[in-house]
Amino acid sequence: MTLAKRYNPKESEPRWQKFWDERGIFKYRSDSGKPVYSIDTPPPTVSGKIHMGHVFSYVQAEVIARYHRMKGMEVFYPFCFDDNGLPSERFTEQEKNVKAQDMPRSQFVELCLEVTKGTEKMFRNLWTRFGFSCDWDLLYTTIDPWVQRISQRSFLDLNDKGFVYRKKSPTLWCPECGTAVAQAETEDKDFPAVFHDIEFSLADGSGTITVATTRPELLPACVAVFVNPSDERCRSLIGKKATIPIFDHEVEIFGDSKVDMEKGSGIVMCCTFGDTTDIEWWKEYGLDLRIVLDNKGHMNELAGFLKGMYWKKARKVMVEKLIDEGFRKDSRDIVHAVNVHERCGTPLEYLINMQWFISILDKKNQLIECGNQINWHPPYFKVRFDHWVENLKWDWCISRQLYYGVPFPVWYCEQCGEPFFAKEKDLPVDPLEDNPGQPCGTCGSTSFRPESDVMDTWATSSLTPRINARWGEKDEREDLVPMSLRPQAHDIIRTWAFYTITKAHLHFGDIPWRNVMISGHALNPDGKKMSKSKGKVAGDPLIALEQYSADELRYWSCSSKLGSDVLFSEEVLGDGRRLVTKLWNAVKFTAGRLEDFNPKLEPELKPYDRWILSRFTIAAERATNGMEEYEYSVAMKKAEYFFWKVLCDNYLEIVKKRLYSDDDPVGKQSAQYALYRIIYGSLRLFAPVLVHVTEELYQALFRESEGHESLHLAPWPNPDFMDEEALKYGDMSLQIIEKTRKFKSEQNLSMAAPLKTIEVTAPTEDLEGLGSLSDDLMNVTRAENILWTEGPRLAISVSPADG
RNA sequence: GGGCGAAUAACUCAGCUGGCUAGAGUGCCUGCCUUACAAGCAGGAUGUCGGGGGUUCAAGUCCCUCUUCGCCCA
Repeated sequence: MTLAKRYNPKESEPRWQKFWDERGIFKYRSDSGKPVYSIDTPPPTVSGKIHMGHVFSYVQAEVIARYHRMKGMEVFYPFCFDDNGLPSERFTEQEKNVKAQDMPRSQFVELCLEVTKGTEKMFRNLWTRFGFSCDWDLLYTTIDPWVQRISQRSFLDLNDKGFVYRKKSPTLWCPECGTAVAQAETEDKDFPAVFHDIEFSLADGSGTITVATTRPELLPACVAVFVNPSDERCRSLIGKKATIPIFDHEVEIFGDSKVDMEKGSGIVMCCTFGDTTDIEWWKEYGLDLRIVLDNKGHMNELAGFLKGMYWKKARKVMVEKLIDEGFRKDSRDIVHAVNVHERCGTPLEYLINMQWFISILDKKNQLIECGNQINWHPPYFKVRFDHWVENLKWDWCISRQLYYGVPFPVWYCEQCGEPFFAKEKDLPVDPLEDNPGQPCGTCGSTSFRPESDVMDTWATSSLTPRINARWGEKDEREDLVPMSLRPQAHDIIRTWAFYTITKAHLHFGDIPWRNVMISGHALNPDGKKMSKSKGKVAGDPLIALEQYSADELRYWSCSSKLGSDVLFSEEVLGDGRRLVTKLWNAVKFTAGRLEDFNPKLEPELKPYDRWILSRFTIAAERATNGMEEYEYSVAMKKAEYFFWKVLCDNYLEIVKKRLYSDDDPVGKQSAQYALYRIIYGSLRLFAPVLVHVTEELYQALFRESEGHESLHLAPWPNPDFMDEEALKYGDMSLQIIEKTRKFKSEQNLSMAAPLKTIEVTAPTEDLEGLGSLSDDLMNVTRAENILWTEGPRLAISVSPADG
């Protein structure tokens, strides 16, 4: 068997991808009888572009999947798409240059489907080119009717359990997108702002107070004034009333410890609603409700002369008016953090609307306990989850005023207003298209108004373990849950991990997965996070695939510790290429030397062959430990060190002479045996990462004798060969080889240059062990003879050849 | 402001539960066309392990504190 001088990944990689696909190598077989290892791949949204950061994260999980497959588990590894919700809507609007509001919902949904299907095809093609071993027959998309059915089933189940409620309640609201959003969809962004000092008069005529605010346009929404009761300056104000300038309504002054005494005058106004504290006060003190903004961020009639203005303009007009009338005493420029919608960057408002909520605030302890039952890799990321849960301030608002999404299975009776929930057997329903088919259970009316909102996309995404398990469907696969693994990046702990844990707890009182592995981010060469929305993205996977092979990029993806970020840069990417080339060359050499070898025979083994087999056992153990801890980079490092330093740089050089010559058939056979075992073993250690080149080499060299259809179906190496003595003297003898190499290097000699004599001094008890290596040592050093003498410790001296 | 992580050779990083002169790859220097590999091989130089305290026979490794950077959250 001869291999090409050079490996050509461009030709080889697509060939094996096709082979795996056609043979169904990675198909999940529920009837195999093997223990199941199930992976809950978080389905990506199909909006916009994919970058090397995604590849980075997905490859890490992929490697873990392959490891478990080789360990003999039946791997359930789906790759799916989250194609409903806001991101897809925005993406479709961009791609088609349309606005959702300008057409009927059904027509827009059609467009969304068309756009997302095209993108999904592109994604699938990309993952294939990276050699992903997922089973595409397991694919679902979150807009699939049966997935919608599960989402609606979830809603009905939570309703039955009493965990959902519908309420006119303050909600985080994006005026740009015109929808409610959840806490997890927000982020803080610094904005320049102006702190205005505004004068309120006391209603009893005893004077004035100064209130500092960044939002003067909310003055008409002011329903109370607060001071800190421990603030000497303000304590006497508590219980009095203040008059709002311009609008002239009176509000009460309360004392509350939440007021920051250090900030401004220590007197703040409470509006409905300027921030979350306002909401807390509004609830706690039973304050009036004065909403002055509409759903698009415009002022309403309660705002008087500001009516109809967008809040930005209203603020400007209001400030001018306050200055004109002498109410604004002072102002300061500041920078402060504003809660914005992460999708569009628009500052969020707090508006009152009728929304569906899932109660979670009363279940914080249980949710943290669920987190405790899951193994987090690396463990320190669990803290992020804990803190997120501890700091939750809102129940989960699941209503979205959008078009493309999973509808609520709900109508409202026109007569009595009661909600009417769809029957389980009718799911999925679209209340805009379908009828309840029954009269109202409360009043008997047959006239219904459909719920036009759709569910938060996370309401669906949080069900992925149960979608995989086809919850409630005819072909339910309960053996998959809790799933073995959730792989994901650290930025979605507060969203995806959190919501999924929440749903599993609420529905089943269970955890969704036993293990979570958290990957880091790929960074641009300047050290900044790769992001499609912010800044530049260096890594376009398609361009990367032109420059590097999939195996090289996979190697890069596995080069850092789990959870830590890594630079996407030229210098790091070269490492994978070197290893692939090394692997190819070493196996090519081996292939040429194994032609007359019969793997079925087990010859008497020479000391160095026993040494390398023992060394391999240690390397395989270390690689296995790495994989078991989800530390693929450790596993790779151990395999690479063994292969390059121990095997190629030393062992191959030591046994070359034996392999080339037929003078010593037993010695040759012994080396062949060791080489065969070790090359086959090494290929398997590299297989999860360097998926293509290892398959190519396996098929060329081992397919016939080992019989596995693919290397990726071969067992993970678990060697037990161990010869402590061979290990000891083999390692010790490396010093002799090093010494001769150094001698030749210093003399500017070729490594092939002959030597006269090597004198080795060693303790008596080691002389025999070392001496048994004499023949091979003379081969590798090209020494004519080795003189063994007794001495206190190992010492080596080298004499040059004559002439 | 709180939390988490990082700070080790010119660069990118490894160093687990503390233990022999601190490692790898790249880059640099010197050689070598060695019957797998010059995309290679052999040899070499390079480090106050961020600063400061402390615990210990012994600290890159544990504790405290400070500084800088990244991420998450307020």
